[in-house]
Amino acid sequence: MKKGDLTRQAILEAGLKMASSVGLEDVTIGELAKVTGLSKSGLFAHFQSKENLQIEILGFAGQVFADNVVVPALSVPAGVERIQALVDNWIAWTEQLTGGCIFVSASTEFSDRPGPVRDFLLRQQAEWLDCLVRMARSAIRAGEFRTDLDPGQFAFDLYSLLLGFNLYDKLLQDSRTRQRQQAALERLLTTYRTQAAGASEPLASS
Amino acid sequence: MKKGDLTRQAILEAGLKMASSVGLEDVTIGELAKVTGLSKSGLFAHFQSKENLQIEILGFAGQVFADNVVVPALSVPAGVERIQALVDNWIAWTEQLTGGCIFVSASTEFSDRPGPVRDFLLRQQAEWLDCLVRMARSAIRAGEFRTDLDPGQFAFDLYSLLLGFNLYDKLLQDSRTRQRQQAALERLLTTYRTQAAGASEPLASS
DNA sequence: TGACAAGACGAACGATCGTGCTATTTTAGA
DNA sequence: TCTAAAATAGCACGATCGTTCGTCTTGTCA
Repeated sequence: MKKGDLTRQAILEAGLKMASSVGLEDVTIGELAKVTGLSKSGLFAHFQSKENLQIEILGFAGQVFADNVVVPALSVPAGVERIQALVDNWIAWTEQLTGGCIFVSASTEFSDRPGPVRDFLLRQQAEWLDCLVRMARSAIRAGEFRTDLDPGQFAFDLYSLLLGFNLYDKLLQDSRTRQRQQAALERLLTTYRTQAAGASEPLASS
Repeated sequence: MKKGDLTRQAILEAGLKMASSVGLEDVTIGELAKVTGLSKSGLFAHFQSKENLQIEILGFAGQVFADNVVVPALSVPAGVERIQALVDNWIAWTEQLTGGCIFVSASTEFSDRPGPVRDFLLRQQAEWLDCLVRMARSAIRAGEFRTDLDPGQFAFDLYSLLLGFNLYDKLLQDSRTRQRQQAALERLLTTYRTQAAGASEPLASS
């Protein structure tokens, strides 16, 4: 790897961290230069605009996300087990980022900010949801999920759950968050599982 | 009402709108002055710092939220019906704000920004979650929810669902979002309802 | 109606924003 | 090792950031 690509990598790593903490829009070139030990103009030369920098941070995040969350889950047998692995990986991913999942924060940040950054993010989120849909489909094929469920609905339900975890964990710092999330996941899996007879059993109570 | 309070109200209204769109941190005093037709210094004099402005915007939002979301739901009989009303009101609340619910965006924005703004927001969110907990308790008392459920878990489940709606609706603009949210809510209510026998029926399919 | 308070304004501050240039240093291949 | 190219630094720009101050206009009430 050439020298330039190396510093570029370092910039994006620091940028991802910063974006998670203060938001993608408030990642400042000056601050990022300070952190990476570069000059403002030296850093700027790597990207040609702040917009490009933001997009590349998202792209870098997507790569890390794929490597650490999605791909490892795919080596687990399809079905409930794989879904549990995906959720566990997702949680580990958010907990390594001080400000929570960057895709979640960027999604709320850019929900009303038209432009190429939003467009890029939207494609990434569509891809992620499609990944969840495929998880549901493979669970059906594996005979663990009911054949009459809507995979798109499953994606909505599962992602909602993760969004809840993200907020509870990062803002409220409630110690029971992990249990709450797991209870919600089990309720989700129970209603979607074949032989839904056991649906009335595993309700958490305190 | 005195003149000052009137313009103050107008500022906060515009500030809420702007905060929903671009985020609470990126509400700029200059821009807000332009929108309200005031001078920068004239506007600034109403609050003594940007931090105060942010907190007052949150406070104003909380007041609107209480008036339009919580209070009307309380005039509906306790139980499932009231919860449905609360959800409907919440959705109407987010749809009148171009960038989605300000508490959701502020929560992600300030998850790693310590200070009085975050502290204030945290109290508001705790209050909101407590409201959800009380909803669950009153549904139990009304005999519509199982007595062995954890109200805190219910709050997590319900808020997660709303967070999912917020993201789908504002970012992805998926036309099926409303149906997805309603299906998820019905799944939630079904598993928490007394006589959970019907738990295997109302699964959405496409 | 006159006096006093409250509200709004204009100008300016130091700092930082993103973004151009040009020069200098560092790296990679012949 | 020499050289062309790539990487980084330095400096400056116009704009905008939050904030302060002194002045003027407007509203309120005796």
